[in-house]
Formats: sequence, C-alpha cells, structure tokens
Amino acid sequence: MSVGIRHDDLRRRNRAMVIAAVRRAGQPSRTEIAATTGLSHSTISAISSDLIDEGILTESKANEPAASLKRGRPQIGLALNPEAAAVVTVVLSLNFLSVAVIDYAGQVVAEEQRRLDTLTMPREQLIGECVAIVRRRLEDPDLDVGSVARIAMGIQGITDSHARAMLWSPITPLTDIPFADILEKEFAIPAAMENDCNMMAVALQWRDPARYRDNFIAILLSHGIGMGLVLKGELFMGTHSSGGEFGHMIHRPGGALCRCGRRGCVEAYAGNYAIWRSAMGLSEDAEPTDVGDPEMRALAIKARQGDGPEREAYRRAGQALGFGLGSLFALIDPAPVAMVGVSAAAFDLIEPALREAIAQTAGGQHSKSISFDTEPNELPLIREGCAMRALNFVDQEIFAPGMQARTGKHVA
Amino acid sequence: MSVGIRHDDLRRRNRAMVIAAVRRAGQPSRTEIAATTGLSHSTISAISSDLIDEGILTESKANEPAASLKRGRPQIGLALNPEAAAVVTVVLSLNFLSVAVIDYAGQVVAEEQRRLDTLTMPREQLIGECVAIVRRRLEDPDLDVGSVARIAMGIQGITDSHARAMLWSPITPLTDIPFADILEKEFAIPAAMENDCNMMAVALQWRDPARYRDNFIAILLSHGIGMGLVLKGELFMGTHSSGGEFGHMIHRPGGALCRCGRRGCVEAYAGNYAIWRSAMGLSEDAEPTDVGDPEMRALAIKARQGDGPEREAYRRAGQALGFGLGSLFALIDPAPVAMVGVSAAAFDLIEPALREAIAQTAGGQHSKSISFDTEPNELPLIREGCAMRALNFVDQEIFAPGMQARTGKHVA
DNA sequence: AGTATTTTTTTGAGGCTCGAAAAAAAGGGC
DNA sequence: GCCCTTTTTTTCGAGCCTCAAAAAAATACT
Repeated sequence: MSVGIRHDDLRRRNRAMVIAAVRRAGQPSRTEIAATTGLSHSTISAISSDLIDEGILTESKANEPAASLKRGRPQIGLALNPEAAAVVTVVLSLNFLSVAVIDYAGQVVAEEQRRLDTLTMPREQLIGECVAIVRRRLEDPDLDVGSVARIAMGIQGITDSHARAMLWSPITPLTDIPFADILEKEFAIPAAMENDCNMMAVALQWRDPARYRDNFIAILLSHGIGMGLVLKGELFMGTHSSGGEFGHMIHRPGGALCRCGRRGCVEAYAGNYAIWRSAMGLSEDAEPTDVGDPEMRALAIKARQGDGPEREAYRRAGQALGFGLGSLFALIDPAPVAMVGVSAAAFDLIEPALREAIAQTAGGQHSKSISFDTEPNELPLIREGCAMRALNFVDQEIFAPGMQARTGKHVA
Repeated sequence: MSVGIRHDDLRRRNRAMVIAAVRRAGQPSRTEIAATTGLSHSTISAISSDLIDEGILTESKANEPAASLKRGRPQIGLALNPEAAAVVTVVLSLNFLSVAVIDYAGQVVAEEQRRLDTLTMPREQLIGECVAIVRRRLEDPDLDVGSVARIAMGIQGITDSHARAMLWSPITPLTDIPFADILEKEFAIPAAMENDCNMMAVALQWRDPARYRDNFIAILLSHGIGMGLVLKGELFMGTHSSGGEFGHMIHRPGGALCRCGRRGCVEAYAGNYAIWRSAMGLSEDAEPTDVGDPEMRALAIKARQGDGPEREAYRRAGQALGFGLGSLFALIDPAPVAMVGVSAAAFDLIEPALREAIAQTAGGQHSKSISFDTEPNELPLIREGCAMRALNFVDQEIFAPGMQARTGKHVA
C-alpha cells in the first residue's frame, strides 16, 4: 500500500541524494551539488557539514587547478572518504571464483582469484569455498574488518528478486542456494546475491552514463544468453526472479534443443554450444556441450576466413538474436544494446543477420538507429557492477538510514 | 537527473495521498486514512480540514449503520465532493465515437454516442466530429462547464508516450493526430490522449484491485491484438510510444502476413482477420480484411459445433498467443491475464492450444498457475479507464499542485 | 591595497509533521 | 437519567527541515 511521506524521511532522502551526487560527480563543490539536486545552498551546506562530521565525506581542497583561474572564493571539492566503509564483492562463474575488497571511494584495495571445478563440486564444498575465500580477505591484517559494510555476490544464472538466493545456474547442477543468507550469517555483514547480467548493466551505467542512462540493454553472449535490462534508469527485475530471461524467448516453436530442455529458445541458436553444434554440422537435437572460450575464438577466426558452416552458424545466431531483440523492442521501445562475452568478439559475424532480422520486426522501424557496443570480457563488468551495487547500498541504507539518532549536529 | 525533495513537496504529496485514499476506500474515516497512509492523526486532520474547506472533500455523516453498534465517538466518513470537478472522456473506436461527462466522485452525469465511418473519413472531418461531440456535452446547460478539469481521450492504436497524440491506429489510415493538443486548444481544458489497452488495464485495476494490483496483463483480442501491461502497480509504457506492441512480437519468422505489413507477428495468427482468413481456408498471404463482431461470433459458434477449419483457426490463434505470452513471461514473470474483446468470448476455443504453447516456454514452469479472465466487451472498460485516468490527474495535478498559494488555512 | 566576484556559512522565518493532551460524541452500566 | 468508558477528532507545543537573504570568506583583478 502506498504510504505517506514522513517528515524525517525528507532529511534521509536528501542525505542520500547528496551522497549520490558526490559519488557520481567525483569532487563536486557544494554549489554544484545544489545545482544538480535542486536543493538550496543552505540545505546542502547543512547536510554536507553533517556528513563531514560523521566521516562520510571529506573536503579535498585540491579542486581542478584549471578552475582556480576563476575569480571569487574557490570551490571546495567534496569527496567520499575512502575509509568511511568498505565492501566485498564475490563473483562466481564457471570454474572461477574471485573476490575483491573495495573502499568507500570505489578503489580496489585487495583481491583474490581461484580456479575450482564448479560443475562437479558438491553443495557443501561450493558454499565452503565461497565462504573461505571471503574469510581470507576479511582476515587480512591490513583491512579494518569493522568497516566492511556489505558483501555483494554475483553469479551467472537466475537469482530471486529479493537478491537473497541463487535459484538456478549453468555453472553448477545445484539449485536454490541462499548465498546471501549464508554469507550474512557467517560474517554478520549484510549481503546480497545478484544476477550477473544485471550487474553488467549496473557497471555500464556507471562506466558510460552518457550512453547508458535511462533505457538500455546488456546482453551476455556466452555459454548461455543472458540479459540485464534498465528501464527508466532502474534495473528491471521480474517479480519472482532476477528477470529478463531473454535467452529463453521462443525463436522457433518446436525448434532446436535448448540447454533448458525446451525447444526453439534464442539460446538454442545463439549460445556458445548452439553455434558450435551448428558449425560442426551436428543435429539441432544434439545435447548441449561445454565449449571453452579458446575454441570459440578459433571458431570465429575460421568463420571469418571464408563462407562455410562456421559462418552460417554465426548467421543463424544473429538471426535468433535479431528476432529476439525485435520482439523485445516491440514491448519496450528500442534502446542501446551492449553485447558482452566471448561471442561479442565475433559480433562482426553476427551483426549483419541480426540487423536483417530486426528490420523484419516491429522494433525494426528504427533498426538503423539502434547501436551496438561490444565488450568481450564480462568478468570485470560483473565485478564492477557488484561493487557499485554494494556501495550504493551503503550510501542509502547505512549512511542514510530510516531512523537515526544523529548526534552532535551543531559542532560549530 | 534525480532531484531533491523540496519541503513544500511534502504537503503536496500527502494531500494527494489523502485524496487517493478517499478515492480508493469510498468513505473512510480520518482514522482509517491515518492507518493506510501511515501519517499521524494530526496531519490527516489538518489536511482533510483543508480539503473540506476547499470543497474537495465532504463529510458524510452516514457511515455504515452496522458500525454504529460500536462504542465511542462514531467515525465521520469522508467522501469526494462530486461537485468539486468534472471530467470528460472521449472514446474513439472503429466507426464509433462516445463521450461521457463524469463527476468528481466518478458518477456518469451525461453521455452521447455516435456512429461514424472512421475508415474513410478525412482528417479534418474526423477531428471535427471529435471536437463537436465534446462541445455539445460542454454546452449542456445542466453542466457547470467551469468545473470540467480534464478531458481524457482513448483510442485504439499507438499513442505517444507523453499521451499527447495518436501516432497510428487501425481505425483510420490517418496518422499523427495530436488530439490532446487539439482538444486543449479548443476548450482550454487540459487533455490527454490514451491508448485503449492501457485504459483497459487501468479500469481492471480499479474494478478488481484484489486480482489486478501490482503485476498483470490486459490483452485485447479484436481486429488487432493489443496489450496493456502493469508492472509494480504502474502502467508500463514505452519510452517513445504507448508501449507493449504484444501483437507484433514475432511468432513465426517469415510467417503469415500481418496488417502491419511484416510477417509472422502474433496478430497475423490471432487477430480477427487472421482467424477469419485461416477458417476460410485463405492463404496466409491474403490481405487482412475487416471482419465484424457478429461474423466472429458466428465463427466461434461454428467452431464449437465440430472439428474443422474454424476450430483449427482458433487453435492456431491460441498457439500464437501462447508462444507470445510465453516469451513475455520469460521477460517479466508470469502474471494474471485478462482477455478482452470479441474473441475473448471464444476463449474456450483458444485456451487449450494457448496453455499447451505456454507450457513449452520459459514462463511455462508456472503455466498451471496462470489464470485468465475474459471480458467480451472492451468499450466500457476503456471508458472507465479514461475516467479513472482523468480523475487521478485532477486529484494529483489540480488539487495537489506543485505550487499553490493556499488561502485561509485556519478558518477556525 | 582596495575592489569585485564567487562560494560558503549563518541566521531568522515559515511550514510541516508528530506526540500528547484535550475535546467531542456516542454507548453502556447502574 | 446520570456518570463512566470508549473511540474519534481537534488542538497545541515542540522539534525539524528548508528556504531566502545576509554575512563571511577567499581569491582575482586593477
């Protein structure tokens, strides 16, 4: 039910807004913050004074030296205090686990990576590895453990809409692992379980806000096909699960066998295994197999060398993606698309058929104006997204909490 | 850019919230409002006192007599003052134009309907008819014209996302008619141009909030296939146009000819003309034709009588709708669906194939839990939706405006 | 050095919401 | 019939928050 706005919520929200403005802008002056938030100078002054007293922000005299040529009292840049808090990101992907500790200003202060056989690992061991790698980072004597305010874990696969559990993942036969609860209980630090493609979208929004602002799509072209969707500037998630199962939209009813067991999904034509299967001349009913990134890169090279089954496989992948995107664009209006993952490096092979297919769909009216970016490496994006997610949580929930007995307001 | 919350916004929003609570609950007491909004009694008392002074609300002593058995001071019901404002709804559909005047409490106080040949009518005449029918209602001596605060026009077809213009419609070859601007200029009353399926969704939310609250889908099965989508309790609209062109998702790449000129759209299998074409044994390439509601009803009767091309046509329609819904449910999670329009009356013929198709898609995991409602008559729904839309506009934009010099606060 | 310019802080006023207490309006019990 | 209890509504004072304007601060220009 919609609920009224309490008086104290106001300060809370405006605090969060100031923090967000500083995080976005880097080192804005109070005046800049006032301009972007629309609040008055006095309000900004009061709030930032509080935040500095609480150690959340710091004044950094060193504003851009170029600006010092201006007349008048020089602006004082406000920056996030790196020591105000820290967050931990955990990214679990196929046979690979990586952790990073990130300070409040967003700098990586420590990391650790580890190979493991996720496909065969039993439940307890997989959970154990994740907990252990976090524990090792937290036990680092250089780290002030008390300052770790959030753990964000990203995983390939479907998570629940409350960001608590992994429901299903291609990297393990295991299902329904409540990683967020497990980590929270283990370390007494608030945790979240995020979907990989959603984190990619968050990272893109952070990396290039000019291009990826209000509406855009991040598509992971890897073993499976995943999607992160941002609408009106917000991550779009399903009501129960992490959302957009773009890879499992139906491309051809009753068509090729998909890893999910159904037939005709987009992924059954555009996933790594599908491209491989098609290039090798195997049946569309052939059981999906794991194909490594080096093999896929070799396949792309072969496809570029001349017309043949390899090039045809990429063409079919492009067609499936194009019709899928076309249907998506029929529902939401066209938006910028980022292609991420190993097959994004072969996007030159995919794009022609993809554009042709889009042009045949409702979204195709603007097919020429739709632009694609490619990024072959998904892992850094996922980690960055987790970091931003976690930091935003700290910004909003820890440093601008619902009810807080704020102390020492007028320190004078 | 996200903007701070101003202090005066607070009262504005809480006013809007009180009005909304009264509109939803009928005749709530101040205590009930305080409970549902979470605001304090004193705030509610102050706001409702203002609203009564301004003639927006009225006290209606006559609370449910059943409640008078309770001890204590009896609650005073608050109701919307029907005379506080009025709105006009205009619904333009195939060969049919209807207008209604509705008071602030939501009661219809006047209406007029008119047949006209929308398909052949030239631009100026179509606009002229719409303006003229509104003018006749506004000239009604029984009506206090000054109180008309909003005109909401609903039309079958695509509108722009700002609710200003009709971009395209199946009921006329004309395109890009800025009806909202035209009506606004003509009558100096704020106007909006709404999409029919979106209004159906708004009406469903109002009629049965228990079932249609946060996430649901309204699908119009008529000449074309349209969709209204509500996510998180809000109408989902595209960034440029009115949104969900569900009917033009691709069902079979390169398949049957659609009215939109492309091939394989859901509509090319499930629209009236598609069912008719299929039942008559015509080619999938046959030019779409207009089929009247009586013919469609006759077709459904024939299909129920025995297996044959008619039944097969409905089966195919169900299959197309099922795969479309399945793809939609892959993107958003499954939600209740309302089928509206003449073919909703033949839903018994459509449902088996539809459910079978859904079960083959990603959304199919929950296919048994997905429930369908049917409503054969779309026009009342569209009008109701327009009325609610217009009234909500008055609630929020007129009676809780951004900046207002409120007068006579403490009348004592 | 003095003036101009721009940023930041301070101050006072006005509004809003909240909690507590008072007032109002019934029904119930004796 | 009168007083007490219960519940709703209003009133009142306090505490915050924001805003606008003025004051203070810091630097460039002349």
